[in-house]
Amino acid sequence: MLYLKKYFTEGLIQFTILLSLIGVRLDLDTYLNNQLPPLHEIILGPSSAYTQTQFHNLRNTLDGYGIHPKSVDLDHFFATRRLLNQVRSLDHLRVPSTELSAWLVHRDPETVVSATSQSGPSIALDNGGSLEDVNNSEASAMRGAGGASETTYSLNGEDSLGAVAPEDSQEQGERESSDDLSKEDIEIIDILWRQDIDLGAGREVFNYSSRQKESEADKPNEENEEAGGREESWRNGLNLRAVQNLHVDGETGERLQEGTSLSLQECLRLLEATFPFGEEPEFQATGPTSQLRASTEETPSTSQGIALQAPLSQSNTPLDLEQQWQDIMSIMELQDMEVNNTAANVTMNNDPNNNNASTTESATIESFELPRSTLINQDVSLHQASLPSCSQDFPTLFNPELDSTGVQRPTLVRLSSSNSSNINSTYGATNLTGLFLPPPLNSTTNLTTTPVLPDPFSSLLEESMLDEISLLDLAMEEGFSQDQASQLEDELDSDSGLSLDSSHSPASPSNSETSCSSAASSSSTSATFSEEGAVGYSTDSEAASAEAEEGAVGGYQPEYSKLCRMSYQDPSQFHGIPQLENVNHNHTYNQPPASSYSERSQLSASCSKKGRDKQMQQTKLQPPQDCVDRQSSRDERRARAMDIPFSNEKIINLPVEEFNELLAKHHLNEDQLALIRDIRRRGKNKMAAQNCRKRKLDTILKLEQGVQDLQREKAQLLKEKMEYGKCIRQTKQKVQSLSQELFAQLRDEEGRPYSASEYFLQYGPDGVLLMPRNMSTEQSNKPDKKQKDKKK
DNA sequence: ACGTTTTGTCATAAA
DNA sequence: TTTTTATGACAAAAC
Repeated sequence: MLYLKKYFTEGLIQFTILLSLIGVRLDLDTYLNNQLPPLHEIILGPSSAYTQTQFHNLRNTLDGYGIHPKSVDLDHFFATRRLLNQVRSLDHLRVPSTELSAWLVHRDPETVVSATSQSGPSIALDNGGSLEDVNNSEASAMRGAGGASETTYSLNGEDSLGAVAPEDSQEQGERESSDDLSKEDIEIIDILWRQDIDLGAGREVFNYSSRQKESEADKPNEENEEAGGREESWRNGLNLRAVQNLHVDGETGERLQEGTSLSLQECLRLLEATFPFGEEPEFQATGPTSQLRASTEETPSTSQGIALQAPLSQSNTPLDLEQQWQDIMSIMELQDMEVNNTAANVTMNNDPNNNNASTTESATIESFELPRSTLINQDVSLHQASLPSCSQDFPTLFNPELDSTGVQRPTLVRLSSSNSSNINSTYGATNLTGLFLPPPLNSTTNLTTTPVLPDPFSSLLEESMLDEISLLDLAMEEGFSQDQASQLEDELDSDSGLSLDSSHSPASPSNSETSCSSAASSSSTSATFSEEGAVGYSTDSEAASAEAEEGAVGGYQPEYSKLCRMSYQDPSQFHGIPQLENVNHNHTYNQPPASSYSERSQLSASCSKKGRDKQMQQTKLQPPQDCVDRQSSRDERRARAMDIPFSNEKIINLPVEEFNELLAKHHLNEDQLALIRDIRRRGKNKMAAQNCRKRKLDTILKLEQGVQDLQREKAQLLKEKMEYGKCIRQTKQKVQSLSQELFAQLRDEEGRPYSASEYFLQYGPDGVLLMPRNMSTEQSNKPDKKQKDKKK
């Protein structure tokens, strides 16, 4: 228990931090923004290697330490900012959805357990990423069974909150019970906690049976949300309560709103009671005390979820698709979990009265059956497999302008958005709902399996996103029109190919080959270099001849050793040139001059194998430098052979003015000058090639990232589309119900009901019109019948 | 020994 | 015009 308490405390602290950050949302936002570049570098690796080869630009701008305008860093930076903003703007544009997920994500380590038990098989059919998730969730399930929900991902603190909250908050709960709970409730809480504590790991089972019994016993007595609240689990509270309330008591849908918002407030109140930090008025729970009691007395009765989900777990294949989709979505939501989500939570939390009011307003109009089931469905499923489909077979009873009614829609939107956003956590509620709901409704209730494990996010996401077929199917399932589907298909097909650039360059290798052969055929080194000119391919024979020649060059030794030191062992010589210091910091490129001693010793060891006989000739003259010389580049050897009096680094890296000065200082012959120019050209080109390759690689990486982002965005948009579709269907359903109700209540002058075969209701900007059916084609020229205000 | 990746080089275009 | 940079293509080197 101490273990659990520790986790709970940590979770509470993190939770508190999260809550406090809600108040300063912008700060967190900027924090995230500031965090971004390093994160980006962590992901893609440092790209500073690009800057170091921009010698000329760096030098010309006299600012060797800033980011060069051409640098890929800048591209990265802006691209990342842009992508992030895109993602964020998606969130902003969204219907206030997925708000609850943040909270629920934090508190469902044992929901993962339940999810595992029911969804493992179906997930295992998915791609590898999902498989990984299954494993992970199973692991966490085993851990969760032990009571210590030590999850490996970063949110584990908050996660354990849900698992352990009731135990640890006992004292707090008692403290706060003084103002909100009756003694009876406190006793119940104590009993439950003691049972939980005593039973330890197995308490879920106990919880399930006992509380199920208890709640059933309570139902006839209380018959309100308290009964529902009793049996719901700590983390499943939001939806569960709403669903049960709606089911158990026969009241209107406002229960749902109440339950949903209050259950959030339960968390907040519990937090306040635990950590009595400054009273934040917007977190004050204003609901009935029973809600609070429900939150405090309900321990994580995960086995409820398991047991209840068991009958539902024979998921058929369409459900697998849904599960897959929801896995993806939940993962994405976790990934994109952002501040505005939580802020939206607060917003929702802030105005439960508004919600209640609006819901009540809409609910008072009618008191018939349909809205309840509608609300249940809203709460149950993310998408509409369970909804009695009303969109397609909607009668011509209504005008398409649903918005003109203007009465139901806002409420419905809010309802559906707030509920359907619980993708991550609906499974508990869903399955419990499945227990209570009649089979036709819950049989297709989605069994959300959300092993919320951020670690394999990218891979899973990628693979899942790449598993476009499921998306397509889902899209079709969700009522995509044919052209939309085909468009989607086109999009998917167009994902292939990263053709970076068109090919050009007629590539004539004959030139170099001929020169190569000529170099090989030539016997004298000086003749070789002069004949080669700028092309100068050096073959082994050439190198050998050059080295053989080196021994013969008189007065060469001192300068050669000096050159060697300058070239290889004294890079500090170039400290005056800032970009050359950068060269030494580069780990991948530009290392030939400053390779480490170990490498060089390896190389010398290897080189001793190769041309031993040639070495034997020269080791008598230069024992130590020979291998060093052998592993030097061809240009260096050539320079040495041509008796170039300065280093290749200077030749290559000096700016053109200094380079010309250097050339002017020494009196060099034509061959030497040509060689020096070639060395400079080749050296620069070498670095340019390295730079180019790195840039190319980075472009590919960036494109990959862009593809991932776009896939994420696409999935998000699809999800939004589904939510909107759901909302529209629900709205239609509700309007239909209202219309039926209204129509049934209409009476003509003699008090007789209107015949549905003769009249129909038409919605216009002025209200609802009762139109005779034979006039339907005349487009309601005359509202010859009475015009009824809908709110009558 | 052979296949793959990395690196150096050249040709060429563009800045 | 000259120099530098970028990049495709090729081959050698390295792995």
